[in-house]
Amino acid sequence: MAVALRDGFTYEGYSVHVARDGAAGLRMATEKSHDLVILDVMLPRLSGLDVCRQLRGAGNDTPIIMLTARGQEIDKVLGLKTGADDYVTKPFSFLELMARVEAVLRRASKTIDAVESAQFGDVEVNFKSFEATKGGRTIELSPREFKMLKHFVEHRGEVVTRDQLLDHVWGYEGLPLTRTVDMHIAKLRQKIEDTPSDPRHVITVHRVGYKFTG
Amino acid sequence: MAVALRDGFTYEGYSVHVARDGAAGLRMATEKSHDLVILDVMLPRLSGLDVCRQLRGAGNDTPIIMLTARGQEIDKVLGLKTGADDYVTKPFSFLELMARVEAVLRRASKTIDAVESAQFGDVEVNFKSFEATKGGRTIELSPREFKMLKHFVEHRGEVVTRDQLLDHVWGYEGLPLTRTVDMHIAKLRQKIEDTPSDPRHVITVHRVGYKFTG
DNA sequence: AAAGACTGGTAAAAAGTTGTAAACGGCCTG
DNA sequence: CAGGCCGTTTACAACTTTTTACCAGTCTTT
Repeated sequence: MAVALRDGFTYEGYSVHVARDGAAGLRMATEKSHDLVILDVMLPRLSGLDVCRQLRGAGNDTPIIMLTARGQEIDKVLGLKTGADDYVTKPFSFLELMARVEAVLRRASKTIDAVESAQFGDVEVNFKSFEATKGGRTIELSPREFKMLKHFVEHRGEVVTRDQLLDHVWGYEGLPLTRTVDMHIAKLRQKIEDTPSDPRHVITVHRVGYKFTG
Repeated sequence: MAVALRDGFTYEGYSVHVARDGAAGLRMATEKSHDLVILDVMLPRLSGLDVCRQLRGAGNDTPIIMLTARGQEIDKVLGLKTGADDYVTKPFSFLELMARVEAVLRRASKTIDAVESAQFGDVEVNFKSFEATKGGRTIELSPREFKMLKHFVEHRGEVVTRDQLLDHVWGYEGLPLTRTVDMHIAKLRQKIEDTPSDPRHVITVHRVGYKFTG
């Protein structure tokens, strides 16, 4: 069971640590910081409820998802009362657990929404409503273009490498195998520059990357 | 630094109190009620993180913006965990800080009012009595549709992702694993749009989500 | 000045999203 | 227990965005 979950989440790109029993899990969760903890209510040595309670008691507010057997209503209530963020009843599909995990992470990382809007030249962008205008006229930007532009705005004046863009805008890690970034730069220029062939905002820095100047 | 900020915000019409060190700031924030607190992580006598932690620990939920030095990722994470609402990395322009302040204030003030009713186009909705009319004629909305519409109304103009809808409209009550959200959008459009196939209120933003415009 | 490396632009292929119809199951009501 | 309603899931065609491919032009370095 734990092994299957580990493999599943690893495949999904998560980094996973599995503990053999409740005590080991508690130690693990205490010693290192994790984004999320999944606890089975029935665990050898120390029940999931106890682990949860102790973590919370120690001021640890890592999101916790509890796994309970079907119908154990008591567990469910107890689990939530004990401080778990969500629970999943067995049997469950991996997808279901996955969905919960992502939901909990989402809620937990109610992070800051960064820049809300920006303007430069005669262009105005609102990253919340996904609207953009140039000289008062609406321009249509694709999601990727919005994200790229946002990254640029958040790094005005700095040179941004293609690697960085791939990291932050695409979420890829590793090398740019293709010319995708360049492509999107070109498209972005078509839309926000007065003279795309002689850009004033998105400047090419040969052999390095691109620089945004507002 | 603090002086420049005070002058800036005063000029912008805010009333500002500056504290000499962390301890004084904490006292000030505890004794009088403020709309917003700006904390430098590095403060004499009591770090910004501590001030933040103590304020939150005392049940004070005044919005807090943290100032951190560039690259102090740790601070950023800690700050958020400690309960700050946003953070700004130094060096920053006054305008940037200003923008954050307004964003945080906006967010903070928004959480208070729960919408009771709304109207847009020829549609009127009362979220308290769960009644809705379009062009004077009653239209039947399911509970889920009411909830979804309410969320939209509370976020007019913003793009709302499916994830956000799942969080706020579905919550704990079981997470759909498939295209349920889209389905409900379609149904909602059937009921509130003049031309469901060419919607004016619930706009899809490809690859991002939906946007409600009143 | 020439070779090699890098970039811009275009078109077409590939991948991913969305709208809609249809079907299923749960639940309540009559 | 049949009929309806609601929410969910599935399927598929239509559509949008993203990626790839390729050539020509530009910049660096030798």
